[in-house]
Amino acid sequence: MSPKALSSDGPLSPQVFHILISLCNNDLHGYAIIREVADRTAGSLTLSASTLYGAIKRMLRDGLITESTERPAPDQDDERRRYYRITPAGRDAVKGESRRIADLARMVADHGLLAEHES
Amino acid sequence: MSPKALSSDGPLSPQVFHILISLCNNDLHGYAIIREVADRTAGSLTLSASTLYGAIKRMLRDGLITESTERPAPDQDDERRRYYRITPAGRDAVKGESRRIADLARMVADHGLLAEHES
DNA sequence: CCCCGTTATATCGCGTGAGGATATAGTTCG
DNA sequence: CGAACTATATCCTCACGCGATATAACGGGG
Repeated sequence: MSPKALSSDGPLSPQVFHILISLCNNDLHGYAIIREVADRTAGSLTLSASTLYGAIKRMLRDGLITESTERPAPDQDDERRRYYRITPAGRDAVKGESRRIADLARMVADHGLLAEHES
Repeated sequence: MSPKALSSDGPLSPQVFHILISLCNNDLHGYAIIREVADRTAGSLTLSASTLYGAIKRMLRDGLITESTERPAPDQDDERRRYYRITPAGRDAVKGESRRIADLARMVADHGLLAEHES
């Protein structure tokens, strides 16, 4: 069988999952992540500062993200900002969680748990 | 004031979600819930005793389940067992979580987060 | 009949993590 | 100048998952 010890990591919290997704296409700094997530989820997930920076610390520790040294053009930079970049391990984690969600969604459909009689 | 914060309850933990699903069609006792969940998830979620009974206590407190007085036929009963039944609020919670998962699955699909290039 | 593994419920304590409150400081704009 | 916004960081508390442990009834084999 497959030696898939890799993606056997447990499920990601919604917070970590959304942070990783926000970094899939661009490096972002913390405050921008908060805005991006709130925007993409239409406000249903509003990360508080402590949640974000706590999560970032753990994600750095676990190798899901790294701090990026690349800075934007100096005329539109802000020295306070710290940019983060998703790692290959981070992308694997996103894939694993996406798979988990897809499987779960299939189970939900199979069991008819969604109200098919809308208001 | 808000008339009522209907299903604005936060997301369910996988543990609570799966326990509620196991009670959707039948009243079950704790030990049976553990086996049902492990079975349905093909072993990917194996509730420990402390997790189960801790969760049950909270779910009773929050009105997601009630203890059922109905017993099975006395010849196939076991006095030690305590049976639990899902409440309307519990079903609402399942629906809400199912919706959340379906939305998430759609977002996953839209963003192409599932590897379409296997191996 | 007794032993033992399984069934069944329950509690304790630890570690992790989410989030409110708070601190600090630079930036922008009236 | 000062208020609001941007930006990062830490403290503290609470909730929860889970290993460890306790207790006890059940059922079958020796």
